[in-house]
Amino acid sequence: MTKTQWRSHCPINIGLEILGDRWSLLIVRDLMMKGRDNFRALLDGGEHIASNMLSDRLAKFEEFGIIVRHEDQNDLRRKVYTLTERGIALAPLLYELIVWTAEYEKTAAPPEELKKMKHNRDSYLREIEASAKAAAKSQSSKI
Amino acid sequence: MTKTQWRSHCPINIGLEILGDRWSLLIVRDLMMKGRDNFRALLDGGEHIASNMLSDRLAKFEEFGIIVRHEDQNDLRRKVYTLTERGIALAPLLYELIVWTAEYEKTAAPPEELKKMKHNRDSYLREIEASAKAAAKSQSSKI
DNA sequence: TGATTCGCTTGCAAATTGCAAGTGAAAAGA
DNA sequence: TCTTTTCACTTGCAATTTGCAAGCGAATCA
Repeated sequence: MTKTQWRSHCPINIGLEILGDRWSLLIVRDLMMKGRDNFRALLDGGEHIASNMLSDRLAKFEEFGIIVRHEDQNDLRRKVYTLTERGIALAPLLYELIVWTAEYEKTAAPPEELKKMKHNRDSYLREIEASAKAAAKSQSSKI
Repeated sequence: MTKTQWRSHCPINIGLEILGDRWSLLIVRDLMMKGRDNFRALLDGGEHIASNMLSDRLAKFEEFGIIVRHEDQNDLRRKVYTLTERGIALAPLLYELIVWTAEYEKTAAPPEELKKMKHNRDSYLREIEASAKAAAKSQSSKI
């Protein structure tokens, strides 16, 4: 996978070449909003992603600078994944996907939550971005 | 394809089951922002989508109420596709995808345009939504 | 020291995609 | 009127991608 050979240079096309599949944004969701930060946790994330798919997407995300893989000094088997600034910047996209889907399909999102989200977009995004940033920082400070 | 058997009921997952592939949002882009409203125009849209893929996605979009297929009374061969309200409601999602991608990759989007988009999100979206609504209305009034 | 858990990888079948060609019906051109 | 072109697709098939199950070495736990 070479980062430089796009089908076309339209930003929507490039965005889709990076994220346009069934799994990528679900992984970002788990990293950003569910506190899942390692391979096992992401595997058990509820939508039954296969381990080779997860492995492949995490590698791509690293290539594209969307996540960073940290070594855990307490457990050398374990790797911890955190979102970079670029990964965190996907929050508005996820937000719009949630709102659009919940508007037109029955989903598991609690109506109360949705109402809050819709009426406080900015503060909702700020909160999510702050917590994601905190998670990233806590890892990188561990050397 | 049955609309009711989702892998999970998370809104992000459902959204991805509807839109999560390489082509769907490109078709929406062409319908919404490029004035392409028929099969041929969408085929020649620049990213070389195969006709069977286009056909398949248009059918799914109709199922999900994202587009409507109109008969052209002046040319009975021709069908005209327009976005429904649900389709038009994808504008914010496309907006965030454009902004995110252009922020982190070199794209063909003119920097001036991007600056405007970023600083006038609301008016940019209103404009796009208004023109998409006008296109839909002009078709449905033709009976 | 033996079992378990970690993050993967491998092999293979099944599903999806991409490509090229073809279809019938309608319209346009001679 | 007859031929050619254009329309929105469909079909058949090869290539790629995905999903599933099992397996791997290294690290940790009991």
